Amino acid sequence: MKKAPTIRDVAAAAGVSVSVVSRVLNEGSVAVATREKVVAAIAELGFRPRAAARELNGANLTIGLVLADLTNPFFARLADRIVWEARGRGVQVVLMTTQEDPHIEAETLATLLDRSVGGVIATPTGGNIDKWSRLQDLGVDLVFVDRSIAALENTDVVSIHNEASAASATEHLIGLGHRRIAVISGPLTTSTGTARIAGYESALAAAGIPSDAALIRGVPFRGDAGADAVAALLALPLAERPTGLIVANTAQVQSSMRQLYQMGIDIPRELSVIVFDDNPWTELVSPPLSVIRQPIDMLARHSVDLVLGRMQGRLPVGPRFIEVQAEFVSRSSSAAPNPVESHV
Amino acid sequence: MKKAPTIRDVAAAAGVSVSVVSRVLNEGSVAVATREKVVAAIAELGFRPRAAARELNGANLTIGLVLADLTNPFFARLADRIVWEARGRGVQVVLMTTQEDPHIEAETLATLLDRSVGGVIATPTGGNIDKWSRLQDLGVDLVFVDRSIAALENTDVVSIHNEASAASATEHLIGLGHRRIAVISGPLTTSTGTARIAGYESALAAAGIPSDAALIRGVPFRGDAGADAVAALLALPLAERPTGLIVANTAQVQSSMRQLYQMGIDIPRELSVIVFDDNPWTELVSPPLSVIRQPIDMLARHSVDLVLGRMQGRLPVGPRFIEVQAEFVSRSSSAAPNPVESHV
DNA sequence: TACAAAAGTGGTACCGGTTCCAATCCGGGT
DNA sequence: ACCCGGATTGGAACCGGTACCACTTTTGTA
Repeated sequence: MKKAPTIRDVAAAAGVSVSVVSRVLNEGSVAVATREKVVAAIAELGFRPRAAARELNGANLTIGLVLADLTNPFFARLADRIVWEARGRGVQVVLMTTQEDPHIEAETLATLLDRSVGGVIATPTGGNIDKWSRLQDLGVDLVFVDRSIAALENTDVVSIHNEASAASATEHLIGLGHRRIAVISGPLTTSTGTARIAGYESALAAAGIPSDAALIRGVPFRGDAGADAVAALLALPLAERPTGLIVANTAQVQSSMRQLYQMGIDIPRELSVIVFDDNPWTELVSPPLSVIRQPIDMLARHSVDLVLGRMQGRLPVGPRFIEVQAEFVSRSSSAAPNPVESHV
Repeated sequence: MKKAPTIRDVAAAAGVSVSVVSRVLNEGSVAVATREKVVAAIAELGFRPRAAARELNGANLTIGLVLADLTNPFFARLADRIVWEARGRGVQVVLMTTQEDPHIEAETLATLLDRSVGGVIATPTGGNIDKWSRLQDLGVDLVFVDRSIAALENTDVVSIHNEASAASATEHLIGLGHRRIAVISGPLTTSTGTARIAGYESALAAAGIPSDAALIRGVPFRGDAGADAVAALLALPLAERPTGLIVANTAQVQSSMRQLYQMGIDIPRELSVIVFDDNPWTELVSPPLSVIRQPIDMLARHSVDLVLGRMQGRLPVGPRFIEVQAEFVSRSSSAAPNPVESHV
């Protein structure tokens, strides 16, 4: 277990001072001949500057990624792309998960501070407003992705155009002839929850369809809340029962679908279904699901660009809100409602 | 943007020297009364020691996690559990992905060194043998999870019992009456590829069934290799065509299944299918898939235990090979072969 | 040719912890 | 009352870089 060479070893080998080596490392002004000697010495010794020493001086090449849960394929793919984008820019990613628990989130934030990360990309649970803003006070650049917190109005946000996406899914069902359309989404305390339900309601309003509170289910992300919501919706009296369903959050798709299968619901004859986020398996189930496809690579790219841009101070002050377009992909799980069925 | 308190601030506030504060932080011997003063000062100032400063002294509370690809739900869930286990032990995780590319993997290893991580949990691509062992020479504790590299015989490995798992899937199909069973797995250069195919072959041998090279497909993890393999298998002359298929690697399941659906294969009537790794969606597709379920939480727990145990030097020398049991879950995608069909 | 400005280089004090070592304090044994 | 050893505590070097500042060497210009 030999030890790695330090900057002084390099300086000695190249016959210069440590200052010069440091300048070579950080593109300071160094004579060409000198630089070559140093570069040669670095190569020969296989020297690599230690991140810890650099960070001690404020420099920073690490960002924190705070996600709810890697079990959710949406977050998993987001993480994959973010790590990828960061790598391309020479930045490392420290990954943390909150499991949607504000308490764990708080702990996570504290840890991020010790690690003196320069920036953070996060999907906030919704709580810990004071902690998030303290993080910012301490000079850590923060970018919310997917979700946001309204009270933190000075924070950059990257997300899909939630309202429009939910609206277009709703319009699609209305266009097929559906009048009773249910929506399952995140809690109304989350930005995605409110925005998507707002989009849903505005589409209904535009079509002159009254909205019915019984058809709107803002449920928790974790656990079987999706399944329970589905069961409740289908337990409604026949006349009030929805003929269309939008599952507006990836986290609830799985348990909702499982419940539908267990109940033996015939899709789309009895119920048309549209779900948020296109996973590899949405086209493997039967029938293949109509989905709102989120451009995950765009979300990742913009998040990383933003947070690094802030860290390098090359972005104007004032928050940036980047909304990218999501795409509606029509497959076989949505069709015109069955008029006979709905009156039996 | 105020700055965080340092250990000297705490020392001043508590009226002691920095040494004492440091000792309080690291469970050194300090008088009870003094310790209380220091603890109070820490709490009051909200002091948290900076990780970078600690790491500069060799201490280390970070592990690197090198995975192939978070798009694969097996790895995503593994990452989720590993981050979780690490968090419970006060350790952070730096995440990196190789996308199965040895070149990227090499770059990743170099980065891990700069970051002076104390330990690494990895799913190696199979190459970079020299780089991995240099990492170990430099004192970084290394644990391979899921896969291993035979040449690195001194490295800890945590995985499922690959051979037995593949054998039990094969036996299940043999028990149903299948004689021509195909297997799609990773390249034979990977440990999982060879072990699983070995298990498959030993099960065949035990049943007195000759193994047929045409039915064994060791294909790359990424891309549509699974789909191509399926197409090739089903293009065989009828008498040589398999009636059973084991997709022995999570990475190939998706494209294999997609291909089967596209070709309109009737499962299990025309072909019985067993796939490795139980995802949430395996029971949502039709028919629900028979799977080998890997105990991901066990893999995560053991990996983290091992790497931290090494880092803290409280493990005997000599490599540890931990193999956990995987579970065969029978669902509707496997059934007795259709004798009529196979002779038409 | 002389002198000012610019470019390149070396010295060294940090950054915020850890750790070794010497100094101090304490009570018990004789 | 005096000496000795264990328990605490403080001082300062050190980890491996960065960055400010002073000094020397070029280069450019009058």
